[in-house]
Amino acid sequence: MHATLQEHIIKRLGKVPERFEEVAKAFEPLRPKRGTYLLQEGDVCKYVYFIVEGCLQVFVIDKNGNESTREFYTEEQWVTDIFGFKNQQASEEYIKCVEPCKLLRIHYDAFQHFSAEVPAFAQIYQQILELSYSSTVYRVNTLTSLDALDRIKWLMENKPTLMSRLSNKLIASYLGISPETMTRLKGKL
Amino acid sequence: MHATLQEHIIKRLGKVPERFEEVAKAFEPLRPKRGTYLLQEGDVCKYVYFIVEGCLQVFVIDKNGNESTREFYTEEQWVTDIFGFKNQQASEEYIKCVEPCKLLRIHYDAFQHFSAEVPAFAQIYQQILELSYSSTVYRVNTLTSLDALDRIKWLMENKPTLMSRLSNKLIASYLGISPETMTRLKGKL
DNA sequence: TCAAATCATTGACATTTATCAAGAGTCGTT
DNA sequence: AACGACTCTTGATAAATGTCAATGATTTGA
Repeated sequence: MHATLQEHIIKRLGKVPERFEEVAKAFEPLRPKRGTYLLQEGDVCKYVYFIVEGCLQVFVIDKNGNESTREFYTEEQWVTDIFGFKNQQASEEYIKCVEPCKLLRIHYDAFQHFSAEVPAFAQIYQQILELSYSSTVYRVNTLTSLDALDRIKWLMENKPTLMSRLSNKLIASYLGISPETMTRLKGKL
Repeated sequence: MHATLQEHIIKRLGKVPERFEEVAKAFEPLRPKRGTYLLQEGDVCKYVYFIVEGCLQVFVIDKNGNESTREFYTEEQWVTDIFGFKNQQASEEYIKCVEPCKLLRIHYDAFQHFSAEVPAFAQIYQQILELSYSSTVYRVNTLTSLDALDRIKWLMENKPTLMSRLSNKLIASYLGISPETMTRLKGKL
């Protein structure tokens, strides 16, 4: 699994990073099965996860008990609850495997250590931050400026693999609509 | 105006930063009046803005011509279209002064230069990134998991100054509801 | 300070979306 | 391969929110 990580890093950095072996050792492999929670509301998020294979759902639960998905993450993406992780505070989010996964995780302590000590690591972290922030900004804009049907179209055009990979119900929770509305609107396409 | 910037940086960094004078020179003061656009859809965003005084609205315009506000920024906050700025690509957002403002702006070239050359600058940038990302994540979760009334309550509890400082119409565009609904729901509190 | 423009509020009505329920279908696990 | 659990779809209905229009209030910039 570490080979995938190395390839990913080379892609990002354009070179084999300094001290890669050392950093790689801090990444612990993990093969959670479908349905496993990596984080629950109230937990302190102690890890950043790198997805070698599989799909993670990050969501909150509203007052009616419904899941609202903030984001789905798949192969070669980085996942954490950034606020809870950075401040080592109780999280408001859940992170759950919606497929059997192959993951690598790095602990908060190691993360802090390498951020400070290995410039290439800090550099990649910053790239990930910028990308994650950009895509979350984009997400806010689609949520507020598009109606339900246009959000579905948007997802089909921009993340077609998610659309086919995940259940109707999960997609609906990502788009902020009920599964029934999702079914009905898909009929209008 | 540079004094405000220095104070802000000292607060963030916990010390007077190295090479502050040099960096400060790259920040150009600006006093746009209410209604001024700092960025329009299709423009390439060439600056990061620091707000000394005033309030900026970042928004998109939907297919019906309505504004959807992604965020409001006020004193001592940093504003840009992160994606367009980082990639120097056409933006999809507008940035507009909703009050007369006192701003400092730094150009893309200087920003890149100091990011690479002045560690303290890079460090502050990363802090801003983390904070901005965290708050945008939070925003996604409130938008998808709360209904209109709870979003109003949330804003009143968490950003009361925005609530009193901005018009009903602007607040409504931030909460993703129509001004009429906003008026009606406020009556239910 | 005043005139023009914008904004807030309210009512009537339309539209969108949610909810609940039930049956058929699908999927995962053993 | 079969069981059980979950999911999808559809219909009927309810609830939430949007739209349009009119009036009065407020704000702003000259």
